[in-house]
Amino acid sequence: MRMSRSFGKTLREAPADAEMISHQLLIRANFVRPIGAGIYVFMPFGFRVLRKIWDIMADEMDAINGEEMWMPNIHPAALWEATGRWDTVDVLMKVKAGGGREYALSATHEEVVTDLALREIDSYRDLPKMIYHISKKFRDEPRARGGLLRLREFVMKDAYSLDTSEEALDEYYPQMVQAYYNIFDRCGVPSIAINADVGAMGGKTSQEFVVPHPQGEDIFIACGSCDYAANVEAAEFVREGEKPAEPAELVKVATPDCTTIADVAAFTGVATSQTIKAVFYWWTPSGKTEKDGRFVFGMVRGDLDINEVKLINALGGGALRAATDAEIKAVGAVPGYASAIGLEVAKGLDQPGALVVADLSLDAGGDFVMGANDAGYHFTGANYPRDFSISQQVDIAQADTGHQCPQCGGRIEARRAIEAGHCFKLGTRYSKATNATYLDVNGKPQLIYMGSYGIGLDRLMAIIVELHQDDDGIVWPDSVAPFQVHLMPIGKGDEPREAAEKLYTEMQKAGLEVLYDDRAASPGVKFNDADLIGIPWRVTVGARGLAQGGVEVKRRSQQERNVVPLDELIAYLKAN
RNA sequence: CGGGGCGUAGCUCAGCUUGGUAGAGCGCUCGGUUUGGGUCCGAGAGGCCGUCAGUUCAAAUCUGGCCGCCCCGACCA
Repeated sequence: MRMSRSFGKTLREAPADAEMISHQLLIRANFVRPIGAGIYVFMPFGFRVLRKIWDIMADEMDAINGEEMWMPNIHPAALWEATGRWDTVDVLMKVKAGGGREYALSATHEEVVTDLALREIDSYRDLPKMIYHISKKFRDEPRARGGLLRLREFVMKDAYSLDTSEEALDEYYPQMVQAYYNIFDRCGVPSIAINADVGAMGGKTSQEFVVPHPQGEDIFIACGSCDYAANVEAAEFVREGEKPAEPAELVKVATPDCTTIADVAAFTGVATSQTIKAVFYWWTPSGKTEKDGRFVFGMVRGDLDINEVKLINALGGGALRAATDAEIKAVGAVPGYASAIGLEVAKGLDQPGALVVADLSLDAGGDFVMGANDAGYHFTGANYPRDFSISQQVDIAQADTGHQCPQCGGRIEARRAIEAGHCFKLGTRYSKATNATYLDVNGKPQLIYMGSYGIGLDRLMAIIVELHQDDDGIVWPDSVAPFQVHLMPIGKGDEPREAAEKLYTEMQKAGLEVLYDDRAASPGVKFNDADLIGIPWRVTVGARGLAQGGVEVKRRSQQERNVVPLDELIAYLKAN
């Protein structure tokens, strides 16, 4: 490509509101342009990178018996109603056409694939299958952010596997996971597969592929001694601590102005791990309105925090918000001095009374200090189940740095990361909703087992830049670089330009992808643009090199410069 | 949706406190100069100051609404 003919130009300064390095560089180097919050144009260079990533993904998907397709982006409402997600997926963008027909913009394609399965899969002989496509996704994100990290319209590779049974799915799944590792490796992005929450996708289990990054939106837990890794929303850990052999007596003590765990612990002279923290929520079960919601009393050992996603999962889905003081008082608790002691506690999720969901940490310790439901007072020596009851005891505490690994007993660490991909074992979540079945060897209908596997291409491009850049600009890995060679004549006189023109033609004939900076710009401008754009090879044609019968060749990632004879240049580039 | 910040030339920003002719750098055009790391000199083009309303003789500047953008949080397939 001749730079003089290429659309758009590089910028000396990035827009002030671009915070992430990838965001700044991709805009400055003319790869993308924003046209709204979370809505970007891929400029020619950016689109070339996108297609490189596309090819890598298609290659890896094809290698595990995938077939590429092309699915629509407007979906009849009926498809989403059939799976029950028309009303529950709140990022779903909807459009109304003439005559009142309603459509969903493609937030994902499970609905389309399930519908296809319904039409095309008849018998066990038609299985297994894996289909995928790379296309636009639309999500009404409450908050787009981080440049290309979180978009309202983006490009995703999503693959769908169809199998006869859970065992068959379990058998295929690792191939997909391996393909994902391959994709990220080939893009120069080291990724880690971690156990994750399934969220609105539903299904049994899921694994997230994350890339550790200080500005990532995810927090995941990794063990320092073994391979245990999980998203905090799914991470388990060992609650360390023992119940006392001889439980103390329950004693009510005055604790004036002690409304926080830190205050109470300091005042009563115990560690925070010997206190019990109460957190109050208003829970709206999915499919219901807030009015029909219910008060939830979360209980966790004082040194731990409640992870709300774990709590929601324990409740069976829905949404949580902080409860108001009025709601807290309505169940008989006193804000700041609340506990389950003395409350009418529900005996189960569907039983009347205060719904108290306690963490496993209740059993890792005792003689707790906890609220007396009387302003200015706490109990000491509180023990479960002697002194209070609960509705349900489950894992709702957030794993954090320093906790004990559930797998090997080592110490775990919390790290920030960007979610780069996600693999879901959907099981029969969608086939059951739509009755997507096949006939088995006995002629009996059986539900199809599905898996769904996604990677955002735009986001991956941003991650690549986050990981491959320096003070001067982007340093593209060879595999995804928009061009292989950046050719630039510099200096005065006709010689460099004539030599460069000749090389440009020869390189193209040889099958090299070349960006040819044929602009009449000063050397400084060209060098700086070359560094900013970040193409792997830079070939400088100037009087200095021509005097030695060659041109200067430099890798973007290295400092070393070599003069290579003109007639050896193409062979040299191809060999390296 | 809550908290914070910001909307002035294509980009980065000044001007607003204290109302009175709209500015700089970069980019762009033209002429010259320079030609191995964003040359230098000169001359130009380019803005209903986000929008609507209000206050005022007079609003980029003061007040209010709305819209948009960014950051933190909530949320997140």
